[in-house]
Amino acid sequence: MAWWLMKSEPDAFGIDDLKNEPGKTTIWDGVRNYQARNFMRDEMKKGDQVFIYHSSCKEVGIAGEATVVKECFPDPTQFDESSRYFDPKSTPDKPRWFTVSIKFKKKYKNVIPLADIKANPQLQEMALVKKGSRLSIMPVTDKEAEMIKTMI
DNA sequence: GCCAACGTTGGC
DNA sequence: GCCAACGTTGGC
Repeated sequence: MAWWLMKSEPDAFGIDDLKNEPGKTTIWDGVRNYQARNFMRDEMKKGDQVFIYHSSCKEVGIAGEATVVKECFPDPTQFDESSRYFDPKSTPDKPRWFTVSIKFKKKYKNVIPLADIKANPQLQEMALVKKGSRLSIMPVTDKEAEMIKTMI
């Protein structure tokens, strides 16, 4: 069982939306970055745990947790012409973008602020705190996960 | 809203 | 294969 961190913009889709998702399962669609895609395609497994991170908002930081419920499948939005994530270069035989499904696990009472994560000496290796890093899905080591959970 | 830093595209 | 231009990310 591995830990991950996934970024979202709560104005578009945040921990509350995840919590209230009808059917309780959310397709993490719209990821259009190869490194992030590779993590979902190759490494994320059913049962893995996910920290949900809120970016570009008032309270930037980790807002809660989710669980991976379905592994690697083609992101349906890449074939949908009406979607902002439509990719004309992708075909159903040779899909370019893959995703996973997750479900809500818990919402933290308070967001763990990015500033606290940045200030924690044991979390300096996370891509999240590296200057200029825009990676939207990243692995979290067991040690880092344990540390983060003490900060809730 | 600003702007630094990044990833992708496309001309050559 | 290089690299400038562009669009996007994301903290502040």
